[in-house]
Amino acid sequence: MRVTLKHIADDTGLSIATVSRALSRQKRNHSASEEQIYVSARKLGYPLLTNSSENQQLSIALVMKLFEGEFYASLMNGFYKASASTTSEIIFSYDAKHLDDTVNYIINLSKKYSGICLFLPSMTNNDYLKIKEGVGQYPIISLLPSKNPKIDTVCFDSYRGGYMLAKHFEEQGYKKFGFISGPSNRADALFRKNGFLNHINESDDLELAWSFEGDFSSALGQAAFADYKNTGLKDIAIFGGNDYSCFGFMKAAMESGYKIPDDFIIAGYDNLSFCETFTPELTSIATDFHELGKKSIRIIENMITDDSESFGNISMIPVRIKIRNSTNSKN
Amino acid sequence: MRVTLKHIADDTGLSIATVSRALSRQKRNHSASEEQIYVSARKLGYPLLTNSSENQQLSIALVMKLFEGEFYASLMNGFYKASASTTSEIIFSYDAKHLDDTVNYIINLSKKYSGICLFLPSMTNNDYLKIKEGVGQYPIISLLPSKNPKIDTVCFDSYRGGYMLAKHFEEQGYKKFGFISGPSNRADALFRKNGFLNHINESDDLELAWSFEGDFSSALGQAAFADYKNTGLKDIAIFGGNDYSCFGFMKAAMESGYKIPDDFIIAGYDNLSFCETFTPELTSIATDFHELGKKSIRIIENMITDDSESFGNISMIPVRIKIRNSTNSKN
DNA sequence: ATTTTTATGTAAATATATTGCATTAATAAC
DNA sequence: GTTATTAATGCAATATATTTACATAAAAAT
Repeated sequence: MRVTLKHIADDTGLSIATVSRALSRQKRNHSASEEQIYVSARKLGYPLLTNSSENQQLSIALVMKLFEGEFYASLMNGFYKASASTTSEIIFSYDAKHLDDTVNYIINLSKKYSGICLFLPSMTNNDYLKIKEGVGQYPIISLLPSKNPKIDTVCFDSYRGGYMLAKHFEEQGYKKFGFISGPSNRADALFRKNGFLNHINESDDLELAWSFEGDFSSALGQAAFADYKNTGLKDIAIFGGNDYSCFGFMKAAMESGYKIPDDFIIAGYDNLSFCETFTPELTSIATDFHELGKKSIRIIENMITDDSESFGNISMIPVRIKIRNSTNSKN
Repeated sequence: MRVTLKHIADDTGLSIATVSRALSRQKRNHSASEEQIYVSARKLGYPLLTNSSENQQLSIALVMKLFEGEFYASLMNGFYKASASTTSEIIFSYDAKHLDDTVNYIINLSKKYSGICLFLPSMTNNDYLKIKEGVGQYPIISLLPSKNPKIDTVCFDSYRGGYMLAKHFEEQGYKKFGFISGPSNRADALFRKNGFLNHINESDDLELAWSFEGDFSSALGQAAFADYKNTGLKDIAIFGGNDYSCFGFMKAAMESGYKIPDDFIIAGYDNLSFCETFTPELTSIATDFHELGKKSIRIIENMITDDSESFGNISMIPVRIKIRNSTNSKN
């Protein structure tokens, strides 16, 4: 079962002694046989890196499905930058072929890496429980909020982000609010919404005048505008759920002759670089991915050293509001 | 030197036999000792995944420095999608701590992975030669064009992209051209420029009327506009080098009351999603990262099976022009 | 209180890796 | 063209690593 020098010897037609010598040679000489031996060793998965001196470094895997969009680059970049200031190495890994059996895939990854950070919106609580059971006492965290997290979680304080926006809208003198929701299966979208709506409900003179079911895409942002236009509402403060929705909404609005922030004010979430490129510049909630990366790595490293059981702890990274022209009407 | 069960036994205070049994047990039982043994095994780098059955899959590393921006997400997403249709697994890896000794870092990675794709603009030809020497006959390619590549290269046909834009500008009836250059150390930026300029030089009635030294950032795009405005030129077709430069340029232009595409036409490169969100929508050169990923993986896989020496081959992925309103003035 | 199960260590058995020696092929020296 | 030198390889002996049979003790079940 285990891969041995004999496998490589059989594969290459050389003797075990020759294989042994080739692989243990201090500096490689790139002879034909040696190349062949290395090719075979890699193919069969012979452990080439088992010298204790070379392997001291901890390796932490960031496991995520990859989509297009600046958001994913920012997330990975945050971890990348954070890895520079620790001894751990970050590896970004997700095999597109194990979509159907993510739980076992992750359990297997735990054999390769010292710790795992998960960014997988589609995972259920049940999945997390199975993973916990499979990996045992192993450093693993989720980067997404959950209503009742089964594993340790490090995430942004989405609730507070929504809340901050509602408060900002109120301070700008608005009483009527609008909202475009995100995908219903994402807990972070839900928390943003809750934060926003809770502040509105706290006060009697604030009101949710309009809402639309979006999916965080620019296209449904445009669709949201069509819906909004039909209502004839003006003097309203809109939280677009994320930046993309806002861009779509604003584009459609301006094409219909609306003036922003005169006819309505609007704010997004994520603070993409495009918020500053768009006209008007978009107010948004900024998330510090470098901070998320640093915190996550620190927690994983602590889990490795402490090896104490922990389960369901949540660390919230604060967000900040970045106010720009799109919400700057009355002053 | 090599990590053995004895190291783990010493580390955990258990006997070698106990360690052996714990690690070879078919299904884990998560007892305290077993957890401790696994923690120690991972810490010391004991090879846990050497069962020939589990390791059949090839693993290909995509090595790149990570920056923020949609471009990087698109590149990784292309490889991610491509990995779904092969048996190989893609791992995204770059340790921010080895910035000073990238060559040896990459040579070391060759022990872990079956093949490597490099996206490292800062590498010199000399670096590539050292890597070649260090890894021997090993499947490794670069994803960036080079004037005289020392290793096999899979990249977009940047030259043709620049050329296509110049031709499109000419077809729109323009005679005067403008150009914002990218970072001088990036060969792909150079090729875009060459393609653009060569078409201008081929014809006597076309002329490069203005150019500006940028760095692919939105900020220098804005600076480029200030420079352009001073010249007083109108009726000009501008290639912004990439999309970000164009966004900065267009924003500054519109704030100065310029109308696009009436006062000038402009096109970018990369076809970021914001090209469609911006008003006017930006004409751009679209690069198919999925295609790049598929081609790269296929070439790496062939290199593994063939194990024939190859060196300096170039595969070009065609690009296509995506025409939008920013270059749509006269018709 | 007794039996059964489970975890563990010791030591023997087995499996794997390394190395001394002999042989052969390739290269260099004459 | 012949001989000396060097490098690569296989065989077999040795060293090292892993597994397992057996014994013991602790924990759990009866």
